[in-house]
Amino acid sequence: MAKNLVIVESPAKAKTIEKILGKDFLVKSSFGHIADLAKKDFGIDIENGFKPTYEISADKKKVVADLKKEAKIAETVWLAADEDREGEAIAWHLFNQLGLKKEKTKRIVFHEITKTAILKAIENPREIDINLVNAQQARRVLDRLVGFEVSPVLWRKVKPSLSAGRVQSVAVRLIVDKEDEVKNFVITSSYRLTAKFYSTDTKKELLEAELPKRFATKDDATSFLSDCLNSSFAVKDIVKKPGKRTPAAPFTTSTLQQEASRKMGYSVSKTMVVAQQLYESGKITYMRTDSVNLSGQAIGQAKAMISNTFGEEYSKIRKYKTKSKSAQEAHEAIRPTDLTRNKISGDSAQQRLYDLIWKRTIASQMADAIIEKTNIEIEISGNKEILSAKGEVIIFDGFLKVYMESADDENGNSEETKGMLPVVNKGQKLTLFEMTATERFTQPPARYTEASLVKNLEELGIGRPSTFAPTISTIQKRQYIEKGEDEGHTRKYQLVCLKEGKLKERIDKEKTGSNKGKLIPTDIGVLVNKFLVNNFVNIIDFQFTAKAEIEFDAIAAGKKEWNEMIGTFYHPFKKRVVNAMENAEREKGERLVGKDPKSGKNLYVKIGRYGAMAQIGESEDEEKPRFASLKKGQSIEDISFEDAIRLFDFPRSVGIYEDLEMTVAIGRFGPYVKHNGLFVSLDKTDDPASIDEVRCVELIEAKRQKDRERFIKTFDEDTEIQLLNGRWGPYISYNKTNYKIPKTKEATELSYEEAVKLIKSQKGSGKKTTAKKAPAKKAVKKTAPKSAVKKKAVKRTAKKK
DNA sequence: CAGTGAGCGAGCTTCCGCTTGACTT
Repeated sequence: MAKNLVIVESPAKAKTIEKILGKDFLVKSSFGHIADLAKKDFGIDIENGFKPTYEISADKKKVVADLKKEAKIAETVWLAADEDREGEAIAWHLFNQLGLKKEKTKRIVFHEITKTAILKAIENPREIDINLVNAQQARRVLDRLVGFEVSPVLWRKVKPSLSAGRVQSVAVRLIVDKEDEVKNFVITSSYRLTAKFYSTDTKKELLEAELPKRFATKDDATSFLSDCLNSSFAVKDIVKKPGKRTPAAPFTTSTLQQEASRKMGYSVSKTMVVAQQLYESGKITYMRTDSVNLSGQAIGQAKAMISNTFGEEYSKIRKYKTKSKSAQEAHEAIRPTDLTRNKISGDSAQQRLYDLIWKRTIASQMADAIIEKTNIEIEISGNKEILSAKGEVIIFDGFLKVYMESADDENGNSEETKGMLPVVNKGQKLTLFEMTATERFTQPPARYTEASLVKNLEELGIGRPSTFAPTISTIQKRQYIEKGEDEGHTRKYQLVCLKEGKLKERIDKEKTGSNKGKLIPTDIGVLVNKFLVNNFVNIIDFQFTAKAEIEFDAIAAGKKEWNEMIGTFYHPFKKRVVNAMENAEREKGERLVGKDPKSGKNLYVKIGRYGAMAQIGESEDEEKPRFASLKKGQSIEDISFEDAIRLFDFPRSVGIYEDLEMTVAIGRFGPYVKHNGLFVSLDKTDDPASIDEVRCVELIEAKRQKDRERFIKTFDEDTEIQLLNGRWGPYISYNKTNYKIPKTKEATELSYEEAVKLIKSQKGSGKKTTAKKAPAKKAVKKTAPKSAVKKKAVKRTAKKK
């Protein structure tokens, strides 16, 4: 029996550490936090110094019970949660919830999983740092208060089920602000002048130069070109300047997400899923980190590896410091666990991400690249303007041998790769090949991608490595933002070219305005943001978190009481909440777009209970207004009258199939065709306004086929038990609850007895179907047709069973 | 889930961070 119980946060970490510590130590994991604020009444006693009520999280009951059992029989319990605010709180909760004794409990910390680091930690135990725990309690309580006080205001004033929070609301604000900048940006154009010269008499090599200044109009550019018709050109000067490039720091969560997005196009969640796989198979260190630090062991291994492979002159030991003020640095940077492995087994995503991490880590310990920048100035006879040709030569490649960081392409211009220039001499005459003035447009600011949003949040100190990916999915799930799908359009631009003593004009085309994959606010996002800015500026302020962090630090240092800090924040904040609840205007975003030609009534667009909608007539009128949902991609801000009025064309009858009518309409989940009680979603490419009978039949048949495939078999003994094919493979459905089938079993060969056994063994543990219950139906509508009432009532009782 | 959207207003929604499985469009 092990004398020592060590508790860490991550199970993968537990496995590694157990190997290091040997048989006297049992190493277990808490799987992160085990306790959290109770859900009811905020879990905070506001009247009594904000005293929190904690409860063991539902999914951690088992973990805690198990740990409790092991702790009882151990001589010493070592609490080895991470060394940061959250880790200290985890240790504290473990101490409390496991009922540990002070005499037999020790708190230890290490920042890297190496034998020396862990043994050193064991030799230097300490007690739980209650000040640090209090800083965490302040953080937790603040977030609960903000989230649970402000969200209900939104339910009342904008739309039910919405949410606000210290992190998510700022993320949305960044995206809304950016969209405003894009919308307000005025695109102008100017003319950029480039010239190509023959550098030798053999006319083999071309020297490319550019005029530093731009021309405002085509006339200006043309007049410059015609001035050059009879000019001669000569090299005025050649200036060489030495330069260098330095490798980027090893990966943190946020920089890994950015690079994987830029180099491989991964979403932040994809990057995290793949990184987790690499971590669990022991190939990389922990992937949720804000540290750029490498262990001494890793640095030593990198040095040996680089010297052996590339030569000693390529190695340079570097220690990086974090630039982020909010960093807590409980772990190492993300790096391969074994730097000598430059290739791994695994699927292609794993291999590519590993390769990226390996290269970045190795490069971070390599020498600078030495470059030489050259600028050739070219004079024009009879003209005071000077052309300039810029080039770059790598004298020593250094870290560039393995890795080059990508840059965010802020303005959509691809970075020009400056290469080597042909050899020319000072005073040499040059022959003009061609000179071109090209119309260039100014670019609006780039919209955020997932990764560049993460970068921005991190710079503001908002959010943590473990929450960047979840935050992005939260604001998408709340439908505050969505990913753009617009491919853009082509735009014409003009060129004036001087060649062989003649001026010629032509027009070319380029693509612009794509927002594909970029983060765009929705109508609701814009509205909620407007409401929050109007009523809770202090919470939405970009500095709110940074200021709170300063106070958390003071609490951690024992210079401030956490409940005092919360009190100072809460009382004025609560006044704003009450004020907003009582006085704030309901935010509907209503806009009058025109008049319905048929009834002569007003046509509005606004946000309703279920999202963006159009409405004909007034709510106050005796006769009920007509309603229609907006389609995906349409916005109350800029939908045209024509598009809005067309929404009332639905439901539309498309024809008869099997003696029954088919109708096309737009519902909660987009356009669909309905036939004999069967609903089939239209394809993205189908236009609900023009879709025909043939296509609808095709869709219905495809849906029927899919439903048939879903069905594997039933048993004669009990037809209620069904074997079905789902998204995650075959499963058992019985009485509206689902049960899984072990992966080792072939579903088609499952017997009735086995199925019953599976159902019994999973009973109780099986959660009710997670499919979110339909939004609570309101009391039956009085005006609704009777048949509909009946249908709903029947459905409901059936569900209750 | 699917032609909702006001209303008398029950009873529901909601936060951030730390971790993995469980999830059944």
